[in-house]
Amino acid sequence: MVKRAQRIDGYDPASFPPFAVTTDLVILTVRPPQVQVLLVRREQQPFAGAWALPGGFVGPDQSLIEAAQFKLEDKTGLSLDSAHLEQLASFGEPARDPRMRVISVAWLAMVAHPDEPVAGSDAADAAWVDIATLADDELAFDHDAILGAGIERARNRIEYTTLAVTFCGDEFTMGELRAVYETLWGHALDPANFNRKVLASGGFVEPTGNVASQTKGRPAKTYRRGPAETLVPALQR
Amino acid sequence: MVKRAQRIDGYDPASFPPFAVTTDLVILTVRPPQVQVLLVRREQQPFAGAWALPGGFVGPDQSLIEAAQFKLEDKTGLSLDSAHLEQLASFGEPARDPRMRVISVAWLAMVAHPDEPVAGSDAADAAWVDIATLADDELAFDHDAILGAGIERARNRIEYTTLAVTFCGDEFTMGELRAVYETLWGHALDPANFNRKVLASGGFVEPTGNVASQTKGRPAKTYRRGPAETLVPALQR
DNA sequence: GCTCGTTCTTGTCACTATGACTATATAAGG
DNA sequence: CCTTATATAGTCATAGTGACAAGAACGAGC
Repeated sequence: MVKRAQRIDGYDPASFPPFAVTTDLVILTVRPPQVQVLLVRREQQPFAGAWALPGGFVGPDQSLIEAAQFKLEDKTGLSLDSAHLEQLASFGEPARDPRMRVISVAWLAMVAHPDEPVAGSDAADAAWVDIATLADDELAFDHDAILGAGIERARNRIEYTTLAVTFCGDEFTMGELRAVYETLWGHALDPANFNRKVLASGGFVEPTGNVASQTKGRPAKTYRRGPAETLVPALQR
Repeated sequence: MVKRAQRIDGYDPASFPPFAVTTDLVILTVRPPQVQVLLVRREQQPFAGAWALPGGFVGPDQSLIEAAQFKLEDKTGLSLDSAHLEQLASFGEPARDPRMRVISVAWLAMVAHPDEPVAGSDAADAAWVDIATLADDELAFDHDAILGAGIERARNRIEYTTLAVTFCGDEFTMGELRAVYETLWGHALDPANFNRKVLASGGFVEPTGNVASQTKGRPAKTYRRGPAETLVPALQR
């Protein structure tokens, strides 16, 4: 007992078990009718050739969010101004990495779909992948579970928050915003009711006064994101 | 870049920064009109004599939840059958522990209020503390932030889930369940409307057929927890 | 130029959930 | 017996909801 208490206070650097700490990012975007995640191809063993979430070691003087933010900018070129980044959960099963004990702090990023496939420097090995096409065991390590947690978090978040707008561009139509919900939730929503609820929730969106140019149908008014962060009342799936 | 890619794959144990990984537990209980958290007195520097969240190092072959579960049983004597335990977030500011780099995976536990102050072996230094009496900077390290996150999570959880019953005993009255909500949310709820909504949400509670013996007023029917885990529709704060 | 199909947008309507409130039941205590 | 406290049932106006209808404004094709 006394021995354990000393270990908890841990003045002796050799007395605590050695861990590696990494961040793994679930970077999601919505390109209707697909939800896409940014993945990288592993070049080395284990899981060489398999898809994996982008990630890396946390630096000795780096906070957790700095490590995640760095990786996000590295892969997407996006800063926190235009993307949403939140901590998801930590994964640390002893056998999750066969080489050593690794704790991964996973993060969820929501970004608007870029025109170029992948921005950034070491982009050759990275790609946006439809989550629907991913097989159950196609990802390296326990990244299946991390991705699943990220998708579920995103689906829940857009119920109670205005974060769905981060999947849209600066200016968007109601149809585009609705498509984000329909794509993430996997089913259609009534356009009229969706319109009413979004506009009734103050500060969700603001009208720009413009109309969108599109291919079919009546031109839609465009909106930009409003100041509100929470949705009262919440939208229902 | 190439150098960093090698570090990410990390075959060399000396190539990644040394981290210590701990778990800290926010163990909450509700004893109306107080929300209480289980805290321990620190005996050693830094923060000697200050309150801290119970926690400890994650063992080399221990999963994160095993470490949290061990600590919960150690401090409360409760297993996962009668308590709720969920991962909260990870905290890893480089300066959060002045001695070394420590990543703490924080967990939230919800337990029914025990009769004895603190169960378990090394209970002499532990106590249930009213969160209202805690000053802003009274806790060691960044445990203020962790506790705040735990309380906020608990307040949110009972909106959408049936977890409020884990703060009650096996058999409880509507008034006791309502007191949990009122204590955590900090304001009164209409008894009649609360009754209606809880009973309308299928599987939240089940009638026992008994009535409670109490001091004042009409005797209340007692209930036990039902099979449902989510609340549709959600209760509103 | 006209019709058709598509999408956006406004409006209607029945139904449900809600908060506020009233009323009654059943206990304890003076 | 009367007051106080709590539990429980019921009422009612209002707000939010889903389902649906209808009109507006475009492009495509004949």
